[in-house]
Amino acid sequence: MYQLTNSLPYLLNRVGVRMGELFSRRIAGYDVTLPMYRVMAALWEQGDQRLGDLAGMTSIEMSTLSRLIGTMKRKGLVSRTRLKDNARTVAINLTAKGKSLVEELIPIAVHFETVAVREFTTKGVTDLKTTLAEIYVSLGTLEPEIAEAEAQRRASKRQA
Amino acid sequence: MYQLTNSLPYLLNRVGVRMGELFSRRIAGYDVTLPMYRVMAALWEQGDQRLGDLAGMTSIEMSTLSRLIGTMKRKGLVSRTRLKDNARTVAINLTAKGKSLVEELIPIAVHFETVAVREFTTKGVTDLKTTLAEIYVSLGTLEPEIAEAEAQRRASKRQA
DNA sequence: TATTGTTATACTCTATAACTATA
DNA sequence: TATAGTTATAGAGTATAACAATA
Repeated sequence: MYQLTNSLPYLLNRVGVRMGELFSRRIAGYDVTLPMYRVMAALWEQGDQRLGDLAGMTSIEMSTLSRLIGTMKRKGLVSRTRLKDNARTVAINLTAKGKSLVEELIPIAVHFETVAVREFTTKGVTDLKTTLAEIYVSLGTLEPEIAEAEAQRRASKRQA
Repeated sequence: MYQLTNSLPYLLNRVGVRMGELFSRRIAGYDVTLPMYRVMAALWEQGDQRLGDLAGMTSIEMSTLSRLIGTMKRKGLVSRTRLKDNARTVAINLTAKGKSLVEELIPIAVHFETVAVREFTTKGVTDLKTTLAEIYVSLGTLEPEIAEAEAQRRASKRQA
């Protein structure tokens, strides 16, 4: 008997949404959205990318990404340059500011992953669905530190 | 050394996005979006839900869901009734039309899951990240049938 | 007063297509 | 002609807050 809540797409989506939600809230104080983080982390791993490649790597649709890169350029996080030898493509890179920002954020991402994975690393992955359900639960332990980060953000906002 | 492309959130998101994209295209001919499918499948599993519960079950934010339910009610897929004994809550149910539609779609969802899982069921899940990468690849085998479904949809659209 | 749900606003995302520039 | 990217548009998503009705 089919059950949505025991199907793989459902469990994947649920963990993905929850994780994205929590991580977004955690980094909001840095004035960065999750898609922006993905772009910066992708460029940190592999710089000098064309728009199409970056879209594939980040799972962000190309026209969305084109505008996002525009926003990020205005924020001074990335550069976008037309190539001389092939002027219909474009090279996207992290700026120094973007690089130092993403290097602040990566430890947070690593911490998230550690917490998410903690519950099952010791006992091994025996069943994908069970594991996803466990990850979902263990993400809850991140709530307190996220709440604190949000409180700090609000405090600094009031000051501004 | 941190690599975005080897991080759990990245792999989860990539598989989730890809799967959602493919499934959306597959069911587009039924005039149903993925969030609508999620709502119907959730109600099929557990009927007579309140809005808040349904939001939790589907990972859809409540105000979004409130409007989505409005759309689905107009399409005749669900009913929404204020309770007499607690008139600030609402009970959402599948209509006969919604039920028969979701029962057409569930086999498609099951097929998706079968294909996604095929690669690793025989050898067992030993590593979550590897498994997610494998699922991503095996989803590609769904492309031909989806393309065919899309072609059919376009053909029937031209007729209309 | 707290809870449940609806509505409004601003902003972002997707899908799609039109368009520009280049190969 | 095909490709890479940008821009425009429509529809739908999120976050947030204001709001109404009810407990």
